[in-house]
Parts: sequence; structure tokens; C-alpha cells
Amino acid sequence: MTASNAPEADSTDDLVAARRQKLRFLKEELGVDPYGGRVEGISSLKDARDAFDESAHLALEEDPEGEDRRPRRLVSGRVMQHRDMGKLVFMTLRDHTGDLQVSVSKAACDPAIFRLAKKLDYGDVVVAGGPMGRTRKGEICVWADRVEIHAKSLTPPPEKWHGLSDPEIRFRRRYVDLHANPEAILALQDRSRIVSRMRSFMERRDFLEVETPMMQPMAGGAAARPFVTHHNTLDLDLYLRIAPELYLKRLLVGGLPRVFEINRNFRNEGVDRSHNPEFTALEVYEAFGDCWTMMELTESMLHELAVASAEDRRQRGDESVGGTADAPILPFDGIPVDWAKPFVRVTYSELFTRAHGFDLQDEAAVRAKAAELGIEDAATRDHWLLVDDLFEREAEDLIDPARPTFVTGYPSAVSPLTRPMADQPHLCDRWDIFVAGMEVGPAYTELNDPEIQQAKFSEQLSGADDEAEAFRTLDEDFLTALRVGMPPAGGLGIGVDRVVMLLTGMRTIREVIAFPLMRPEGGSE
RNA sequence: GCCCCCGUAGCUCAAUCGGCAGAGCAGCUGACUCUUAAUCAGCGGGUUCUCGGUUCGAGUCCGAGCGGGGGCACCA
Repeated sequence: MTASNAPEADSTDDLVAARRQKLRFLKEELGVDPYGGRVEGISSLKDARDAFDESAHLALEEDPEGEDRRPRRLVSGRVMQHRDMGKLVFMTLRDHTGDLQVSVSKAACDPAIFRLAKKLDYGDVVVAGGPMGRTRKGEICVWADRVEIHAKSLTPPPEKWHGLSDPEIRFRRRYVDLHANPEAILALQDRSRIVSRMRSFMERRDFLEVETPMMQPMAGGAAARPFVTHHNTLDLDLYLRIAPELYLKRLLVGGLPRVFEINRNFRNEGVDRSHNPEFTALEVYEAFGDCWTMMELTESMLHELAVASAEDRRQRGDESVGGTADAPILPFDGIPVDWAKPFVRVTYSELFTRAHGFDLQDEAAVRAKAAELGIEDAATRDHWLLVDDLFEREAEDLIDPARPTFVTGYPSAVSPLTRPMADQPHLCDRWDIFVAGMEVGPAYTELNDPEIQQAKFSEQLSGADDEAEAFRTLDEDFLTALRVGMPPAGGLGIGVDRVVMLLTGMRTIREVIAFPLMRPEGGSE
């Protein structure tokens, strides 16, 4: 790592220098603190706009000498536009609720205030107060007699018309993106609302929210590569969790019959449009339930969330929302996703047969097809693993992307924590829900027989390659817990980020995560 | 990890066949009491991602690296 933290000489310097010059002017000429302080009684820009009173405005128009009944508001925001007309300054402020114009007339305010208003830059954080009125062109605005700067922006902002579109800068400097692109802040507000409704739904169903370890001595509950970290004083390697499952089940053993957790999982895998290395999952366990009670719960919850999101979006004038109040259609990546109940249900084996023309139990046909598709070890690998390969390659594509779809009855071989079906043990009581081509989450009738569980763990370990073996170890304590006795249960995992994508129409997972992972800039070693 | 594409002013983008690196916005100076991407007059602004190569000459061609986008793989 060599030298230069020093800013390089480019035109940024000139732009910053101009702003520093104004900073000095504010301090020395106007005697104001350009970094402000506490302010009481600030209205959001939306509330201020809503407070505008047409009759009070008109009354004053007709009789300028009469009583001014216009409501006064104090607002704050970032300067997004600034038009200096000489003795009249117009600026547009932006906050988390939208934009509002502030108009400053030389005749109507203190000379020092007017000098400050003229000197403001795009990006400055200001507070302005005055009566709510209209301009001659009809624009609702604050006719400000109070203007203060509360944070001088030293950094030149993005271009006002085209804005900031370079995804590299958008996600690296999200704080700029969020005020430059109103959709960005909307996505995070929508996310918050969706998660809050999820939580409220689970609480209404009498589930208890819990928090289980994110740092685990063994990374269990899923087959994914974990991140490794280290505890110094204990001299202990720890894994960032890949799933909370094994701990939530311990709580079932302990006697909490309905638990859920909304929190981060970490998987050391590739990054793409629908995968961020840390992602938020809703995980649910219900004693004496099964994957079918989880199906009802999931359908009701997602439907409720979709209805609420559609309503939010309609209210803000989003014309892309279709369908009816109870059966909204929310477009995602060009697909009009229809959230009407009931969602589609289809069995794994039916989809398989439709895709390939033979039954998934027909081992010879499966091996032949796998060989034809060039799948490795088509002759020797486990039949059911090949089945799942074939399923993922062809059968998933047959699911209607415009309808939330439950695919039921997965092979037991790919679901080691799931109870096999009594009448056909090669399949198990598990489903996955797909929406718009994305896997949103699976649910299971959980395995609570410690003997079968132990056998399945061992089987899975023996099939692991060297790399997998390095972090997949048998969780003895979990088996001990099962031997204490876990009630039969239904379990569910939902990818929260993906649900938010679907309900907000955001095409990439990064849009719905405040700070998605980016490789560090100028990354030498 | 693999394949394809991209990286030019603060931002959004041009630059013909390899021939003096440009525009709009923003910035600076000035004018303007009703603007809405305000307008008008004038002025500045570049390591063309980095390093190396080919060439009389490289933003442009070649190689390597860094970063980004898309796809594949990985991902119960």
C-alpha cells in the first residue's frame, strides 16, 4: 500500500474549493454556523404541502391588506434546485417524503436571510419557515421569512436532470443515491413496512419472535458454504450462520411451541441479481403443525402483504399496479404477478413428468436423460440427486412465473431434515414456493425422530467432498436435543429480500438492501 | 472460479478508418421579483480506470491488472 491519501488534482477540487469559499462566507460575513443545530417543530415536506389552505391563500390574494390566515410551517430538506432571479430566490427542497418549493423574496425577509438564500448550493441541508402559499404560476411553496443552513455540502452533487445512474456509484455511495433517486428511498421505506407487516402477521398468529446465534461453532441447518471468523480470547473458530434452523428447533424442544425469527443469514456463495452474501430470512416453526399448515400460513401472509403493498402503491399513484384490492397484480421484471388466492399448487413429480415425459422413479430413463444433458457421473451418482438436477434444469421452467406456485413433494434425498412420506418414503413433506421464476422459500414437515435424523446426517456427511467436510460436522448437541423429544412441527423459511423485490417491483436484490456488498474500491491485496 | 460487455470532466454522454479530447448539466463572474431542467452574457474545468506493448502518432489496437454490468457455475 503506497502513499496518496491526498486528493488527486482534478476538477473536483475546483468545485469543492468553491463550496469551501462559501462556507467561509457564511461564517465570516454572515456569522452563521454552517453546521446548524437542534431545531424543534419541523414538518415533513409532505405534511407542509398538505397544510396548504387554498381559501386562506385566495383571501390574501383578494385583499393583501387583510389578515394573513395562511398556515405557517417549518420545513427541512436538501437543496435540489436553486434558481436565483435577482430579488427572488426559488429553491426545491427534498426530504424522505418528497419535494417542496421554498420561495424567498427580498422584500419579505431580513437582508441577512436573503443573502444566505442566494448563497445556497445544491446539496445543502437547510431549514426554512414561513406561510404556505402559491406562486403566480400556481406552485405550492413555503414563502420563507426564515432560512437557515444546517449542513453545508462540500461535495458536488449528481446532475439534476439525469441524476445518478451508474450502479457502481449508486451502491458505493448509497447516501447520495438515496437523495438523488427518490425510488431508492421508497424501496427502503417499502421494505420496512413489509417487514413490519410480516412481524405483525406472525404475532397475530401467536408466534413468539426470538433471536438465535448468528455466530455458531458449527454452521448447520442448510447446505451452504459459511463464512469463518474467530474469537480471540476463546481461541475459537466460529461460523456466521447459514440458517437459524437448528437453534429454533432447540427452542421447540425447550417448550416454545410457535417461534419465528427475522434476521440475517450469511452464505459464502456467488452474488447475482437475487443473491446477496448476507440476506434476511423469516424462519418459522410451529409445534404440531406440518408443511401444510405452513402452506396456509405462507399463502395468507404473502397475500396480505401483496394486498397492503398494492394499496400503498395505488395511493401514491403507481399506475403499474393492476388487479383488484383483494387480487392485486404487481408487475415484476415485466411479469404481471397475480397474487390472487389461492396460489397454484403442483406436485414435484407431476412437473417432472411434464418436463421429461417419464416418471421420476424410472431410474434407467433418469440416468439416460442425465447422460444426454451431460450431467457428471450420470451412471453412478445417486438416482435422486440426478432427479433433482433434471428437475432444476427443465421442470422449474414450466412453473407459471405470473402465479405464486407451491411445488410439493420433494425427494427425501435432497431434504435431510424433512420427514419422509409414510406411503412413499422416497418423497417427503416439503414444498417450495416460486414466484416470477425466483425461489422464495421452502417449508417442511420437520423430522423429529432422532435415529432417522442421525442416519440422514451421517449419510449426508459421507457424501460430502473434502471442501464440504471442512465445515460440515455432525451437530451432536442438536441430536441430543432431539432425543429429549421435539414435538412434530412444521417449519418455514422465506427470503425476505426477495419478497420485498416482488412486492416493490425492484429487479435486483441490491435495490432493497440499504448497503449491498460491493468489492472495496482500488482493491490491491 | 469461467465466458461476454463496459470504464472519457463532479454527473449524463459524444469523439468517423488510429490523426489537435467535445457537448449538456453543475461550477465561477455579472444581469434579472414569479421560476419549474429558469433565461441571457462571459470564464474556467481532463492521469480518457491503472501498468506495459505496437505505432511517426493510441480514448480508439494488443497484453496484464483493478472495478462494474450481464450470463454460467456454486447455492437442499
